[in-house]
Amino acid sequence: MDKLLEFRELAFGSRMKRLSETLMRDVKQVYKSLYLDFDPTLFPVFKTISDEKSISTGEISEYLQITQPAVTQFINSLMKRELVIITPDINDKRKKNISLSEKGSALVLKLDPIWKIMEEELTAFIKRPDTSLMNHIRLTEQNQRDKPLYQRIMQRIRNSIEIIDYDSEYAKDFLELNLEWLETYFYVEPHDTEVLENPQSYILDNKGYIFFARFNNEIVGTVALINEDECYELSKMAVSPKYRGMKIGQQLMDKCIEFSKQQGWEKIMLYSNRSLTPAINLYRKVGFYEVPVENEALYERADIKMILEL
Amino acid sequence: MDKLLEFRELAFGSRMKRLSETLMRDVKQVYKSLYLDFDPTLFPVFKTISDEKSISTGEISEYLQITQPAVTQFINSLMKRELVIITPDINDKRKKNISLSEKGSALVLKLDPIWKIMEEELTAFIKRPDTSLMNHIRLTEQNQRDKPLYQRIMQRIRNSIEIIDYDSEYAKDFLELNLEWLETYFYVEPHDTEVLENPQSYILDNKGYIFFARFNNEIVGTVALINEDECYELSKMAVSPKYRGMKIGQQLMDKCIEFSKQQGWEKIMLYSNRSLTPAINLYRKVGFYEVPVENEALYERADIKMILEL
DNA sequence: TATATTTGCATAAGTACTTATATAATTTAT
DNA sequence: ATAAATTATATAAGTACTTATGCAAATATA
Repeated sequence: MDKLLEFRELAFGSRMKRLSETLMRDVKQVYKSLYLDFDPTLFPVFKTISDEKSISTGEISEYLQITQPAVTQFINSLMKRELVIITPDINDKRKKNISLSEKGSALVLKLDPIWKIMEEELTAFIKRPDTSLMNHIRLTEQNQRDKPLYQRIMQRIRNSIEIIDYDSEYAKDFLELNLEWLETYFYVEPHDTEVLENPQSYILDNKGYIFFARFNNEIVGTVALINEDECYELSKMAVSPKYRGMKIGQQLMDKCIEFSKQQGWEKIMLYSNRSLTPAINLYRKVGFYEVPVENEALYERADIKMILEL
Repeated sequence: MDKLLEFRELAFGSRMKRLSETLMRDVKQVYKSLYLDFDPTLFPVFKTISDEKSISTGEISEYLQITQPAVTQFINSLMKRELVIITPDINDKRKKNISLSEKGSALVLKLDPIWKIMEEELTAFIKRPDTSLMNHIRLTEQNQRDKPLYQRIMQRIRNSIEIIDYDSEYAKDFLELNLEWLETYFYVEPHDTEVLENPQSYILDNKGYIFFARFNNEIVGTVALINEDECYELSKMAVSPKYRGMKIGQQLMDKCIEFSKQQGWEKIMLYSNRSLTPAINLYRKVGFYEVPVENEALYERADIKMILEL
């Protein structure tokens, strides 16, 4: 029973690791059976030294795309087996040039035919009628270089957030998301509860708009555009703390700007608080600039006013 | 510059490991970006517990084909994150049943959509027009189960040993291999040198035969069939100590038996020494049985005589 | 020409496993 | 019923790397 099979692509990393370890173990066993004091993990470094005659630690690291400490450790291991010799560079005293010892050269001669056989066998082992597993890995590495998996996943996660219009069934989410935000950063003022519990009368009936961010059938963020004398006010923006990192605030903001432009408005404004640095940064990033705040602001927490010209 | 590419199939294990580590790192980064206290290495164990509701350490180990200490360590890690709870089994006090804690169940709910997206993205990432890398790995794992790589390589190494007839250009090898063997196990008697230096007159001209084992254009072993009054004597068998583990002695022996049968001989015999246990074992294995040794044996070291009926 | 920065390598500690071994509970054999 | 073997898990140490950091030599900058 191998449950790892069931997990399919998600266990891909584990599966690959396991397969590579299995094959490494088998190759190790081959060396052991032939009474050769060698190890498959040493192969890349050893073979590189053999091919290049004389090469420095840093160069090996660059060649093999493994870290420099790893190379140092491999060289120590090769030194312990007396397979390589180290000669300090004449021009650069920091540098160490590694080359094969006599024992190392003798071992290469012995290993060469074995390597040849192993390569043939491995080629057959990983071959499929259509292509080789090695080729497949190479193409996958290319994918990674073109656009790392991390970026692909994050983009897809962000793309799967939908921005949707107000619906009364989300009234509860509107209230809860905002209350949670207020309780975390400030405290709930009487006027807050009044507005948040009655979005229909306070916002929508007054030609305002409310949007929601939905992820996986869950409401994870909200924002409102409220009709004020001067212009529309971007307000009531709240994102579920459970879904940080998904750039939900950014997407809600993008939606508001796009919507406002469609409506033909000249500008929108917002009130915020200077202590909310990440939020202020986002506002500035999309083009909001600071203007003096009036004296008779509706909420105590509002100590900054910003305007975006569309 | 990536020299690992040049090594092709030989660096296959390293390449796979590197790719799986790269992908693991990317997935780790995704969790981090989403502020999720989770790690891709925990996935197989965590998901198994989630799927099975309640499961013991040993069962997880069997399911995932990872060692039991690894499972114990993963569970410790999950316990530290308070994602699982451990309940001792009622019937078997050694057993520990692992199940998700409330926090763990909540995390599964949060992770499920992320996993879904990751799986889709990974599927696309490793897909080729012809097949998926995952499928390719699966088929390679099947190869390993059918016949492990170790056996394939060893068999090929053994198959690449050729048994060839005597040629005067190998006279030196015949001498050296035998001298080396004698010096290691006994000492060189005067008659030895005389025979080994003149195989033509002492063996071949007297209707004897000499065979060599060749590997990678190097003579790695030898054996002779010497015409004696009673019957042919298998003698002068020597294998290069550098090539132990390749079953060269076995192959030389097989050749001699096959050849003797072809010649229509009724039996062959050999002299040896009781201290050479591996050799004696080989002789017995192929069917030689012990007979009393004559008093006037040619060599001091001969304290056992064996016969094989063909 | 002194100082700051960079480079080449070493060392230390961490990670995700492994193998080897220990311990207690259970099952099997006598 | 007791001893011996087996099973379930834990612990310790090793491996093949990694990241983080340190140090000395070389190079760039003021």
